[in-house]
This record gives sequence, C-alpha cells and structure tokens, in this order.
Amino acid sequence: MNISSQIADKVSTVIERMKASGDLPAELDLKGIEIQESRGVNRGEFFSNAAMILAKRINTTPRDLAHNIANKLTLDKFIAQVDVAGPGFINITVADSVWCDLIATILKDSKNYGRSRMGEGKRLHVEYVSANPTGPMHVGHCRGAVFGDTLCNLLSFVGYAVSREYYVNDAGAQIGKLGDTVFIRYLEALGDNIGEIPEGLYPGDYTKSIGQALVGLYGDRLRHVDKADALSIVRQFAVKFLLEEIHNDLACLNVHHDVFFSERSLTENGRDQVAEVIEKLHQLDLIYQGELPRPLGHDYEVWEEREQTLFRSSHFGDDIDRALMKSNGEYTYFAYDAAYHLNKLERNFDQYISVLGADHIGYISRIKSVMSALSEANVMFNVLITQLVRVMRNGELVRMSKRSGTFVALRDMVDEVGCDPIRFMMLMRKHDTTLDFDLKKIVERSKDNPVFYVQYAHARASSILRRAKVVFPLISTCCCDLYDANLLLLNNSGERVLTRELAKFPRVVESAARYHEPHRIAFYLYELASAFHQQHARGNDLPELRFIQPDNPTLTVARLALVAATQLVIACGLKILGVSAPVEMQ
RNA sequence: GUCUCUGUAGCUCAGAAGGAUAGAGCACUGGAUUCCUAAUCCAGGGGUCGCAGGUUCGAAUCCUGCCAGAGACACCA
Repeated sequence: MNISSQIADKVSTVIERMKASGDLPAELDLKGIEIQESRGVNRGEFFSNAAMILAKRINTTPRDLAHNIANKLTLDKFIAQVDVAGPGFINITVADSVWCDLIATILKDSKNYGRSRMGEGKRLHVEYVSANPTGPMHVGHCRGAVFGDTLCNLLSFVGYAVSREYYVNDAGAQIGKLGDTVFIRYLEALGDNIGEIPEGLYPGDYTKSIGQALVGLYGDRLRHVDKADALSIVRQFAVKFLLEEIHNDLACLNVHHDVFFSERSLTENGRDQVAEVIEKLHQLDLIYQGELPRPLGHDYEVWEEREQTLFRSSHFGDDIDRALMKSNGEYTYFAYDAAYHLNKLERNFDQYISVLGADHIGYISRIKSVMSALSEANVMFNVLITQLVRVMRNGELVRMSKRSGTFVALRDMVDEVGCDPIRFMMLMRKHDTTLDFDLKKIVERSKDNPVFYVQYAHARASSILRRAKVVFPLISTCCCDLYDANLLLLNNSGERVLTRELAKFPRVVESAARYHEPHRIAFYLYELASAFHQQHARGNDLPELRFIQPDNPTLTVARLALVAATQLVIACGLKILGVSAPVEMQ
C-alpha cells in the first residue's frame, strides 16, 4: 500500500467522473498529472498539479479548475482537507485513519514492507567487481563491489530475479605476468636469491605466500620440468589462490556473487566462443580488415599503422571501430569480452547491468555497441560507472601506486574501520561522482558519521521496546500484537512527522531501484533516524511525549507500535544496504 | 582535438526525473543530561544553484553556447 498512489487514484477518479458528467471534455488527456509529498508548511501533506496541467488543454484558469476538483475530493472520507494554493496547486491532507492504517500495515507486512512487484520476476543479470585475479582486492575495487552488491539487494527487493556475476580475467597477458612473478617467488621460497622483481611484473609482497604454497605442494619438482609446463601450472595455481582470497575479501565486506565466470573457459572444452562471436559479427557484416586512425591529443613517440580485424562499433554510436584481433593474430581483450557478452545473451536474461570502474568509461560505448549488434538492438543493457574513491587519513591523501605495489588492501581497511561504516559511506554518494573516504573520520562515533546515527536509531528503538517490557511485563512488543493498538492516539505533531517519514519508504525504494541509485536509501534512512531521534528528544522536556507512559498502557502500546514500525523500516533499509542493524550500541 | 562526468552555503553533499519561500551535515555562536542510552536534541546566522540566452503557467532540474575542474581516448587488461 502506498498513500500517494491511493491519492492519485482518488484524483483521477474525480477527473474521470467529471469527464463522464460532461464537466470536462471526454477526450481530455490526463498525462503529466502527479501526486507529490508537500515540502513546506501549511501546504497539506500531498499536492497535485492536475489543475495546472489540464487547464491549458481546455482553456480555463488553473485555479477555477482546481477548486472544482477540490470540492469533489473533499467528499472522500480518505481525505481530511483540500486547499487550492498558488497558481493552482491542490493541497491535500489525508485523514488520520489513513496514517493509522499505514502503521498497522507496516507491522503486518513486517520485512516485506516496501517490497513491490516492479521487477515482475524478470531475470536480471548484474556483473560487478570483476577485478583481475592478479592481486588481492584493494580500496579501488571497494566502491564497485559495495555499489553492485547493494544494487542487487535493492533490485531483488523490488521483484527482480537477480543473478550476480563476477567475470574472472584469467586469460591474457596479465595472467602471464602473474605466473612469471609467482614462479620467481617459488624459486625464492626454495631458497634462491632472486633480487628485485623485474620491471613489468607484480612487485607486491602478496605473491610470496603463493610461492611458498607451491613449494608445499610440489617441493622443487617444478624447477625440473619443462618451463612452459611449469608456468602453466603456476599460473593456474596462482589464479585459484588469488580468487580464493578475493572471495574471502568480498565476504568480509558482505559482498557475494552467484557465478564466477572464467574468461579462459570461453576458449576451452573444444569450443572457441571468441571465434564464434567474430563469425557471428561477420555474418552481420560488421567485421572488416583495416587500420585505426591515430588518436588525437596524444603524443606517441612511435606510431605504426597496423592492419587488423575490426568491429564496426562506430555504427552503434562509438567514436571509432574497435580491434578484435591484434596484428599478431591474437584475440584482443575486447574480443574475449564480446564473446562473454554473447554468452550472457545466450543465457537469455531479460535485462543486463554492468558495474564498471571509472577507468573503463572509454570502454562503455564499444561494449554497448557489441551488445546492440549481437542482440539486434533488442536488449536492455545498462552500464553503470562507479567513480574514483580518494582515500584520506586525517585529511591527507593516502598515496597509492600499482607499480610499486603500495595500495591499501581491502582486508586491512575492513579490519581497521569495519564493514558497516565502509558500506554506508560508499553509499552516501551518488555512484558516478568522486568520493573522499577518510579512514580516520569514518570510525568517529559522531553525527559526522551517518552510519552510527542510523544504527543508533535502530538500537534506541530496540532499547525502548526492551524497556517497555520491564515497565509492562504483560504487554507484547511483538509486531504481530502491536498492530491492534489504538493508533488514533498517535496524534501529536512529532508522531505524525515520523509516520509520514515511514510512509515514504516504498516510494524511495522504488525510485532508487528505477534509477539504480541505492544512495537514496542511505539518505532516506538518515532522515528517518533523524525524525525518530527528534521525537525521542522531545520526551526530555515534555515527559508526556515519551514513548513509555507508565500510567497509561493503552497509549504506550500505540506509541510502541510506532517505535516498532520505525525499527522495522530502518532494519529493512539497512538490510538492503548490507549494513547490520544492532539492537544495542556498545 | 573528441567523448563522458561534475560545478548548489566557508567545507562535504542531497534535491523525490519541471513545482510553491532551494535543504541536510560539518564548521561557527548560544543552550539542554537526576530522564525510554547526550553516539542525542533545540535555537541562530550563512545562497547571483558556474555565466549567458532559450523552452512554459513555473527551471537548480530540460535545450543551446561559453567558462572552470576531473577522468577516458591505438594491439594493455
């Protein structure tokens, strides 16, 4: 149930009746009419723009039409008051009983309050993280992981059947370099003096334990077999080892995937899906041999014109065509990715989303092009970008460099500040804007730090329910009992503000899902927590406003219903964000 | 040079997909704790929504141009 959509029904019913009775032309188009929550004071609780939209279509003044509609709306028991204001806004105040019903509904729906059928059970494929398995996760991966995971939570909450996938880049040159590096570490673990890790390989210390693990498994045997065979073993082992670490790293951030899809598998088991995708594009007449133009704005010391196999992505809005084969005949990364996306399409999802880091912005149009080409433009495919995170400590930028192997490991960060603050903080910004992340500030337990503020509201609600149990040992604080309370007793202004805030949740969820913006949930929870803290604090000055009234069990039960509903909605929102909802703060 | 994103209070950012008098937090000033946890709350000042046009009943929001900042732009993955 959603109050504003109920009002929308009321308004459109009134207008339809006016059309039927001849007050309005029968062919009048109702497009553009909206119900929104009022913002300022003395503007009712909701407003409609109906009169202003319709007036110009039938050549009358908005205020006259507004009064006309208002008079008919007033007759509805659902609505307590209707006013016409400004250029022709219809301001609507709904009946108290509507708000009471809402609280009862929340308590009845429990964890399902705010769910919707928006997704209609459609199968949705979401790819996120997909970091190269050449090292442990670091903070750069963190945002995409949290955003992708939360988006999946959100979209399954509104009724999509979500499949969460990690594309494992376990083929290609970087894996070769990883293998070379780990082989050196292996020799090191056997006691060789290896000196510096050569330029171009992976210099970080994390490869040492992989070398040691290989010694534990093979002793010195790999040293004596053919180098190519040894490297092949080492590569596979290293990828498996690092994937396991990545898996663990993600788990401690509460991030999960259903499928880890191997890039290498595209050309295994007697099939070459890369060749297949190129053949398919060939049949569509989208492949040719040619040379790419020299890019502008770059000073290349060496520029060679090379003929290679190109895909006509420029037919689909890309700037230039893109290479599928290198001049030496190998597949490009993009060719593998094209095959991967064909594979996705063959698995027949209804919609696709890819969450990519900001460094892949230039990649979007080519992958969208190939999706359009392969599906004949008949697919819903969104690419969402997570922008850079600047890691700070006490206002100072933490320098990171891939080359020297210095970066903040995800695991270390979780150990230092905890999963909840990281997730919440990452979601306090829109995904496509850059974000400063201060390791020092994020552990501060202050209002500066919204995660504690929201969690505290949940803990406070829990605490009040516990306390009520002490004062009134006989009453039940279970949601299933509280909705029978006499909710009409919730009539002071702070309680109304809080109730209205609770009413917004389904709408916030739906718009967050529709626009793929989970940060809206985080902001909403902050506001809800604020309304709750405020109401609690009013009890400091005015004891009659406290939730627990020792001499009035009936009133107490009504107020506990509001507390329980608040607790429920906060818990529900935090669940979507993948953040815990503590029953007490220590 | 091309493309993408960003520009809102001193700082960090929201702004519900065109609505009425643009909102939070931080910081600053002043106040509240024998109390359902003060990790909280109350009050106050602070704005040319980058600039200029346009679209319409109405623009921070949509369109065009300009200014400023960030990022991406061969066979890497």
